[in-house]
Amino acid sequence: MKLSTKGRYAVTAMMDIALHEKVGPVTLADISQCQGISLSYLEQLFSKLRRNGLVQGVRGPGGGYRLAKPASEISVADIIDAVDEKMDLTKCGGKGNCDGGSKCLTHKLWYDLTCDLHRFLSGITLDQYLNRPHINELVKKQDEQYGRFINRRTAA
Amino acid sequence: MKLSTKGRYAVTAMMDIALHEKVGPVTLADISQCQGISLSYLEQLFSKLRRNGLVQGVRGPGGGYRLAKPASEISVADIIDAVDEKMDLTKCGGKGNCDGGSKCLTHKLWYDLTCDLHRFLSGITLDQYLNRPHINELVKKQDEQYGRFINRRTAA
DNA sequence: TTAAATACTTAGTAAATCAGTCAGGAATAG
DNA sequence: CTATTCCTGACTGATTTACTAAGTATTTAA
Ligand code: FES
Ligand code: FES
Repeated sequence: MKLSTKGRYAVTAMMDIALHEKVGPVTLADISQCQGISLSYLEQLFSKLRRNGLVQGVRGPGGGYRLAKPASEISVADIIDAVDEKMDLTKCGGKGNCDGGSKCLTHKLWYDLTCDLHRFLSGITLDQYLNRPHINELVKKQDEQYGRFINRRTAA
Repeated sequence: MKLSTKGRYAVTAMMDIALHEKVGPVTLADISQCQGISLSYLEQLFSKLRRNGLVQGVRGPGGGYRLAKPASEISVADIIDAVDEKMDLTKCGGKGNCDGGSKCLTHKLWYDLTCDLHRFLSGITLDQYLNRPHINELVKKQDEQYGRFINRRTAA
């Protein structure tokens, strides 16, 4: 578990997709422009997100990315784990066997805390943020500002 | 809010101090040896922890660091905030005024999530980890292994 | 009073990571 | 066919990490 601006970019982008799920696939170019993230950087991130089974790419005109699972089944922890390398646990290298087979003190202290945190972030799924009162108003505003989905019907 | 190995080091070191609170000040040399963190790196981290009022340094022989507040009043969020620079929120630079005075969509999505996370980590205080069943056994084991506090009485 | 132990400070550094560019290839709709 | 999109890989400057080195300041104990 690790949390950096990289994770922030990924979570933001995933939320953008989730918010437009009903309109159809969302292009990285749109996300790049609206959320202010470099296109090439997004491509790197989505390469990881796709390999981890969180999104599904659709090529060709009218394509883009869509969620590979319902928003209710994608947690923030999933996204961060997919994008950020897990930080290593020094001494034992994640094996947890410094102390003759069992976890040593250092390991256990951090391990316990990380588990708590991971459990917390696993409980936060994308859909929890989609239907908040103020959000949908902002989405509409932003879409208009950037002229997104102007000739797009509600997708199949 | 940001979470990296740097934060891990700080939290681990703080827990080491908290675990020996009754024995007296803990030296960075001891922490360095037992938790496997470079001494000079610890000095940098504790410089920040001290400036943020989380620990109190005691100079001279028999000195070390002790908590500046009760363990129940020091949260993991406090430690991480003290040590890790807060990550910036790109476009607006934390001001939250992209959108004509109010927070834009990008900002709001991340802001809401960060608040949830921060609230969670603020609720986790050091003392919650001190009295877990397995921990005290491990502390004793480690102290013996490194010969810590062999001629030290319970401090005033 | 001296010596040792500790906190504290600053400067420097190799390696890693971040965030991005660039250049192209592959699939698909019209 | 052509434009649009995903997709991949190589490369890069800037920053951060984690650490080393070298000192100074303060306190205790002999
Ligand atoms: S650091 Fe993992 S068991 Fe010791
Ligand atoms: S990024 Fe902060 S308000 Fe837009």
